[in-house]
Amino acid sequence: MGKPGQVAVVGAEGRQRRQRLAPAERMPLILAAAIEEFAERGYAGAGMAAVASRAGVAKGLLYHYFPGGKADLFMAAVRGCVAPKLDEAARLIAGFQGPRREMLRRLITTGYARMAENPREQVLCKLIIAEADRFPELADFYSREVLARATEIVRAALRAGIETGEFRADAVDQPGLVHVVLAPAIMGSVWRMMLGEDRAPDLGAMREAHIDMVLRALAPAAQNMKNN
Amino acid sequence: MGKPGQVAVVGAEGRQRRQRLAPAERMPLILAAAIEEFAERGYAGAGMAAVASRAGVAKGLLYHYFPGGKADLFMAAVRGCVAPKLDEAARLIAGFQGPRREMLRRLITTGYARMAENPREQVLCKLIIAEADRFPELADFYSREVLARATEIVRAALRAGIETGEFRADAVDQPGLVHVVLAPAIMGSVWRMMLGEDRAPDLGAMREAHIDMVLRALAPAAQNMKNN
DNA sequence: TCCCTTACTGGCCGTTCGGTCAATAAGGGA
DNA sequence: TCCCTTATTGACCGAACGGCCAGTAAGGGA
Repeated sequence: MGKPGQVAVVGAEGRQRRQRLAPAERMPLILAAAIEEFAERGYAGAGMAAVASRAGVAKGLLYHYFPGGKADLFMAAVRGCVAPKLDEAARLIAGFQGPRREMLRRLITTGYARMAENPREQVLCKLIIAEADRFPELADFYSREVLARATEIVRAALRAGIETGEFRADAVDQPGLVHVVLAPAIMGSVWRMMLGEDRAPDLGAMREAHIDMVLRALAPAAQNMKNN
Repeated sequence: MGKPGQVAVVGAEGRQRRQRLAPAERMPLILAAAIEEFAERGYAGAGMAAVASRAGVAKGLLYHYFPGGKADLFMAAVRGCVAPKLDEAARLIAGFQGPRREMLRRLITTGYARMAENPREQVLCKLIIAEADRFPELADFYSREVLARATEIVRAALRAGIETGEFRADAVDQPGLVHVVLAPAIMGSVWRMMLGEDRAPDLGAMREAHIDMVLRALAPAAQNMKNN
């Protein structure tokens, strides 16, 4: 068969010979390239050849690192993107000193901040939404590692406020509350990804209204509002 | 060139000769087929041949009706799916008699109801999210015809309640409020599309918590809550 | 210094898919 | 009845893409 491989040295001078790296060094390069490519073109639109090219690597190598092919690579890229942000939020809750109202405010504020600051990675969140139903494994991952964790963090914040008496006690009886509290922040991020910074709803305004609404709704009922 | 076309009559008997329909009749058939295909496979995954097959039509005909090709067809399919629901909501607001609290409750309730009842069409909403940034025209459409309209409906509901004194007057000064009120319902739908009915957050519970939270947050401040 | 493991290469294959086009027939108007 | 407009067909094209694999070199251990 036609002798493959090895043109390698291009251009003016032996610019670089074949680069051999330890997997621990090569892997992040490939992952970063994959994040870029997937973020820009979506799952189906992304090309393995393009990922390889961004990583400065031959296409075949991708199948060396990700035997599962494209799907495998996609999952890995998504995984590494979401976890750190949830870790930060969990740390914030765990170590907080001070009024619980302030804690909740800070939690929501950093949530909005994280989504405003790194568009590239946030696009991956949008990608999860887009592709979840075609990747059972990805839906599992999201359900278990993202939504459940985020929910639990919010729930912990609410419970903490209830214990100090800052939030109304019967909030625990509303199983849907945590998701309702969570949703605007995520949706704000999604709108931003869809429409761009200019046409999307203003994240700052949403954040303020969001905090205000949540705190009002959680305030202990000094006078009973006719609840029905 | 090899004489194309015309095998047509298949199987046992002249099952059907070439069907010629008025565009006004053919168009909805194609649109319905496209909605199905796009909903099931996503934009990139959908095939023009598959759409044609679902519509009982040859692939070439699609390009007769949608000269812009796949993108054109996609936009048209999405268009016809979203408008009716917003119309219903607008009608609800316009014609409502009774307390504004009840009106808002009904608005939110029908919102959740619509999203629970027709999974197929709702998937298209998820598709808008997924594809908006690769279709400027689609993002325009969403921004103008969906988000803006929905926002306006919620805003009208809030204003109505403020006028009667049922809602606190200073809610109008919170530009982000409408989006925050809107977001949980949309997000609930998205979660449902992503994760399936079983793993997604319970829509009924979200609806109740959502209504309760919004009404609490909109209640006129009998006693001032320290707002900061 | 040698040698063996393995990171790495890139051409090739089969397939899929969007889009085109020349040919064809349906059916309404003259 | 004829004819002309146009709805309809399906074979065909070329490009893109995912995946494979036979072959190549880097570099650490013996």
